[in-house]
Amino acid sequence: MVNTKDAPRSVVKRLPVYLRILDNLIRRDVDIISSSELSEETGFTAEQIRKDLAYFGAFGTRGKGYNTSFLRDKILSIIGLDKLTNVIVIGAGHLGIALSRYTITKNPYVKIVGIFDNDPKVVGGNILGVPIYHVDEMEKVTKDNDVKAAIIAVPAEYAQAAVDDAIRSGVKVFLNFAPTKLDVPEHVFIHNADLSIELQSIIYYAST
Amino acid sequence: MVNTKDAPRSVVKRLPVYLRILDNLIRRDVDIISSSELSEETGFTAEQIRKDLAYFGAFGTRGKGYNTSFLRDKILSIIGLDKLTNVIVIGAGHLGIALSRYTITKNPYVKIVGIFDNDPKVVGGNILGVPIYHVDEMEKVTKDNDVKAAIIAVPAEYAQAAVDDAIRSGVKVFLNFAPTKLDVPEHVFIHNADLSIELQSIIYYAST
DNA sequence: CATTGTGAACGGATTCACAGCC
DNA sequence: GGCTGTGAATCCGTTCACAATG
Repeated sequence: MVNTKDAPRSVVKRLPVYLRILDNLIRRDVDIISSSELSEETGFTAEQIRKDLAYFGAFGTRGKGYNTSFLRDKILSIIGLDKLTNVIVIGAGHLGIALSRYTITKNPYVKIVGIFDNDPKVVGGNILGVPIYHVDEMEKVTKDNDVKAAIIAVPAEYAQAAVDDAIRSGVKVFLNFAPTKLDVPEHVFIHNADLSIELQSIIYYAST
Repeated sequence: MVNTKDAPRSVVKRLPVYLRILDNLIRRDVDIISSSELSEETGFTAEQIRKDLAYFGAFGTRGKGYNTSFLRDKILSIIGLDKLTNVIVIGAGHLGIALSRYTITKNPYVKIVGIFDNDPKVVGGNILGVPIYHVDEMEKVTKDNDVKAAIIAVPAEYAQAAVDDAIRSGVKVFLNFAPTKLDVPEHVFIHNADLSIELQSIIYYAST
């Protein structure tokens, strides 16, 4: 059974880690991997890995381990990355552009179909071939490409408006880099990736 | 009592959120705030906020609430941001530069004292006045400035070497943007902020 | 017989409910 | 009276230990 949707957030956050390891193994022509070897590679315990996978089904072979390609495909399908996933980036400042470049060049499985800004100086340009549109065009681009996910990289004061626009255009999930709390309806999912907060929170562990 | 060091990670991650809200309130000349008002602003429950603060002491006044400036100062001191915190960025590619600019302009309480790379084309330059050094100079710069925290923004294949160098230079905590697992000694703290993984993990919530 | 899959035990974090105090 | 501070209860995720099985 795939896509149970009630898996704990903590489990879902580990799935892409497994995915990356499996991609590396497949590239190195490794066919079979055990949970204890995966534990080595990921730093998670072997039991945890087996439990994580068990939320979605029984993908291994007792006595042997997991077939790397088979498990990779299962995880892709669980996450929803088996079909092409179109994403937009809102904000074409330094951070938005760097995040776009990074995602375009480094992230398999997702495709950025547009970057949005309201500054006429950048609208009309492109980043590695991906057009920068005016925010007014968001609804059209988003609907034409069936976009369900957005990266928010605008200043805090514009972030709520950006999210509201995107939700109106059908976007369901957000990766938010703006340093502010965003109010969204129940059915919308937001993951905050606030760089200042993450940096400050590690400072706590720097003394002694 | 300040700086108990055994507070749960989950609590520590919320402290900078409180800090930001308090800074905003102080800027708007709000002197007193209750846990339920803080709950409004943060999205965390009032009980949780009170419990979080209680790990470190009793900072409020029963019947009234918390004095914003007093609480801000306490939290700064708990995190260790009361004294100036010097940070380095390793990697001067697009992402490293964007993260540097962002931190320099948007992050109060921390100061970037150097950006490191091994590409002679960028070494010698600067970002908003912060010099880009060759990685060979890391130990000197880090020790001269008592740097305890680093942001890793190099490609995956260089990340382990970068971290090893930094640890040798006395760095204790890392914010890692490289898409790879890093092995570090027990006493070193790493927080992974892998953009591909965070993006992929939210896609899970995009269907239906 | 090695390794998966899983119920049970455990532990840590959140929520509840109220006592304590300004 | 109202809000903080906190023990108790609960919830949830991780670890343990072992039964199931290719």
